[in-house]
Amino acid sequence: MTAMLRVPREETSLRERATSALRQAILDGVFSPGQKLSERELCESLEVSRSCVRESLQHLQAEGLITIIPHRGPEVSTISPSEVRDIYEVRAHLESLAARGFALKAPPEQVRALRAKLNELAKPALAQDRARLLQAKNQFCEILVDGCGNLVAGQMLRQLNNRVTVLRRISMAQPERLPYTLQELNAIVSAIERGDGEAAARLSAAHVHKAEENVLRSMEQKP
Amino acid sequence: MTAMLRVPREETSLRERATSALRQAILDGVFSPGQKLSERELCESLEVSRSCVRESLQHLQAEGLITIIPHRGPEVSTISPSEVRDIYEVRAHLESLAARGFALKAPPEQVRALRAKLNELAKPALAQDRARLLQAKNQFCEILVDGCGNLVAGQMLRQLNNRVTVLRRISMAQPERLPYTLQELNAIVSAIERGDGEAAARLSAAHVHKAEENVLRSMEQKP
DNA sequence: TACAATAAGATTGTCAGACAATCATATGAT
DNA sequence: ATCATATGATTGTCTGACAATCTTATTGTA
Repeated sequence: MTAMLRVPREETSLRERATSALRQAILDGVFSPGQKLSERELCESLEVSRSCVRESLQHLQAEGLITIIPHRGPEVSTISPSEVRDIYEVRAHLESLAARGFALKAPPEQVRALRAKLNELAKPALAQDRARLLQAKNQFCEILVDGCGNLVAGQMLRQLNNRVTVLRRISMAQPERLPYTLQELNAIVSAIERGDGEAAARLSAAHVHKAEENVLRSMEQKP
Repeated sequence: MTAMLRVPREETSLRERATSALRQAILDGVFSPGQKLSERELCESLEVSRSCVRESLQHLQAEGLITIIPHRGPEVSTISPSEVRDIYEVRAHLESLAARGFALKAPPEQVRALRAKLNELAKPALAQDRARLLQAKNQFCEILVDGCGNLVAGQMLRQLNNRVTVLRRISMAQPERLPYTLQELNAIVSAIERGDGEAAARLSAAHVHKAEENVLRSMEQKP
């Protein structure tokens, strides 16, 4: 009976840590889209054996972050404009599902956390530091997804977000867009605060579509 | 220049075939939810080495079909009622996205194929054979997902569908529901045929929610 | 008998090394 | 310069190994 009290085992296998490290490296832009990842090099930088690396690669391929070409090896997945459209269409629907769920079900303390993170995003200091801005924006999404009450949607959103993060590093360079983004996010949080699920959903979808246009436009410039 | 004519290489690696075989075995109910999968046994039945099996397992875990417990090995994922609700909520949204896309973008021949598959489903002979009925229903979904014009949504729907297929084998045993199902599907196809995307979307969401209630109800009976 | 502690056995996690099949690159011939 | 070939590197797969951990059987005790 005491088993129910047992702390969930924090131990992570070496492979799990290798997978996380590699995933993070890709998200951090250590490798750029299309870049080839040789097994030998990965073994050396991660300091694990080839079996470990290959198992990790399988996992990341299933997540869509890398593509393994037979007899050529793994590379960071590239995303075509049409794929971007597909991803953002799905994101729009899931993100509005999440926003609705958050508005209706998240406890007040999480709503406050969301507002706090938005205030942090609005700090002028962040407007310059692109990396930290991106990080803060991801944390905002993280809070929203955590509190939306749907773990499956959360995991999918995280995965989709990861897939486009690779792109955003290249393309996102429109600082003049930031004020509008903040205004959109503010509208969403306000809707959430007054418990208006439908408005939150609608505004989220609109926000995602704006982001999509943004990414597509800068993809045309830098192909 | 002739490279553009080259047939996409059909060759599949041994690992890929092993992954597919194992996935199919799980979907076919060869292993039941919660059942432990020992590496040694998998090596023997798949007739591949341990490295191969372990790589396959990583892939299937990322798909959510199996769960690997540290130092205890992989087992077929079980699904809690709350997870079922999450999955079906996401499915409702994605399926309606797919139906809308199909109604607006699918070529006439695919619309005809969808109608044909529905007619096949309605054949009285199928009402008895549960396995073939399930297969035909999956093929119906497959056509819809293929023609919806959104590959990302398609892949996610396939994955979600796989995750609940495991359950359906256990729970789906309400033949009296079939006529209603057929009626719902017919309404969806009709909406698609007249190009009414919004109706198709709405009807799809409703249909998925019906299916959810169905699954949840039979989960209560057989826990 | 029931139960706790221990020991034996089996399984997983990780590594190293091997080798054939395939790809990439450099070399040479026309 | 272009094509063909040969060389080298990389991937795909297998085997065997061993420590860490889990499971099961055994034993001892209340």
